[in-house]
Amino acid sequence: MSKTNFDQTQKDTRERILDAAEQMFMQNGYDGTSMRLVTGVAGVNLAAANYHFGSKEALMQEVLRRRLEVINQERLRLLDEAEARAGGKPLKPSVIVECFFGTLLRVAADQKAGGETFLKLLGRTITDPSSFIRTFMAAEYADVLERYKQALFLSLPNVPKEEIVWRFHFMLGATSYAIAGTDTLHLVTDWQVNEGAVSQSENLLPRLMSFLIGGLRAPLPDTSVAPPAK
Amino acid sequence: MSKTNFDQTQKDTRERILDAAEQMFMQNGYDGTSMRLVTGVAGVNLAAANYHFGSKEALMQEVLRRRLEVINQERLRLLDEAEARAGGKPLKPSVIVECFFGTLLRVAADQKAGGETFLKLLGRTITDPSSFIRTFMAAEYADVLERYKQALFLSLPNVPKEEIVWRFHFMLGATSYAIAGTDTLHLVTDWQVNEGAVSQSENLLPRLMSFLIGGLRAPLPDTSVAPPAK
DNA sequence: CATTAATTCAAACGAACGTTTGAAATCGGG
DNA sequence: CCCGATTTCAAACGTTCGTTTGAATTAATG
Repeated sequence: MSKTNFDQTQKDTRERILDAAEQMFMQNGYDGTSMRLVTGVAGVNLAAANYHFGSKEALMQEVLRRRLEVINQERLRLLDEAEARAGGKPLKPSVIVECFFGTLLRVAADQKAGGETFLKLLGRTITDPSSFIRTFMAAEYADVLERYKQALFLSLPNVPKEEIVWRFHFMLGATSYAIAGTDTLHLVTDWQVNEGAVSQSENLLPRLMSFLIGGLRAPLPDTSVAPPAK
Repeated sequence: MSKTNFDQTQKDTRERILDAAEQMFMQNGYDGTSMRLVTGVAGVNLAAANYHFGSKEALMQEVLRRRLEVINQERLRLLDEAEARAGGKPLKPSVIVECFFGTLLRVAADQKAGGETFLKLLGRTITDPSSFIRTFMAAEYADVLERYKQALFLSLPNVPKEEIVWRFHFMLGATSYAIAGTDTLHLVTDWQVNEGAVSQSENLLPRLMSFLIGGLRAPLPDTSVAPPAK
């Protein structure tokens, strides 16, 4: 059909499998996705997946790793930049939150063809019960989380560290759920189902950021006074 | 062995299956849990599950339904009470948030033997990709969500309704993730793994509530000015 | 106690799963 | 062009899955 043959449409097998796996894992979850489905969508032979990745678990890890690597390196770079710009003074909490969560939404949306897909996958993966996923995610996030935790400690010297960690936890939850975008409870009644995902993200970032910073800077609960045990 | 026979330890088959299913679905997810595992843990015959519930999907729905029924009825009751007490005046946002999310944590923690388990299951279920779960949850939550949405609209007359819905969404996410309690990223470094869950919840509620209300009442983002489409 | 209904049980069904195999096809450098 | 390495392929492996079956057992009823 095509007169010229320089349409570089054909990606190599490895990449086709990763893209298909990313999409299927997002749609059906890890356990709900079979290797046959992935290779079928990718248009490659079933055995190719095990040949290139070794196992289904290793495939899942590579799906997550190739994107998280980019995102977390950017997170560290932006935080370094911000700290250098501040010249020793502690950063504003909003800057830290923007570096961490803003990077996620921006980088993932930028990466062509699959950014939105990966965001949803990540949002659903972060509560996955599989132990190998939990272990992998913990290792993949360890460095960047430690860096941001310390930055928040310096940024909020009057807030107990324990409280900061809890609120980081809450921020992660709000973000994960928002980017998962399942809207299981049909709360957002006028959502576009299959399109408009990009414009969704465009509006999502400032909304989410306001919410997160509002929560992070909220008055401390009474419990901080009560003893934790006995 | 036992002289008297009035130890009512032996629950009926149906309930044993539900309890085991709740625990296994929480630990391994829906797809990661087999009927053989559930009936094995319950100590009943494999076929008993299909006899009493018909299918694995129906079993999952009943696991969710029996707890959500209690929680959502209590949510409606408390909101009615609060509105009656206010006598026509709009409720404070913090009261509404407390009725919705506080009820979840309190009722679930009260229900003997399984409250904590169900909380985790619910937190992980709310992002589950299975369509039958999504459909079921949406139906189960429809009434109570609509009631609370309207209450929030009245409570925050100066905040655009669209923004309120988004923030409700964020609050759901923060809560779901917190109660799922996976801590996949090992953020809370000093968490007790297998015990202390109750004391966790005790401290969780006031912390979470402060965060949610802080986020809900945060300054509006700039985006509220920009037009949503073209 | 007899009869009917409800429940439990061991066994089996076909389908789908992740992975492996060994031969065929394709590719890259000399 | 040839040959060793890489990649693709159809086929099959053994296992586990959700569900069904029909007989055996227990419970309920008159």
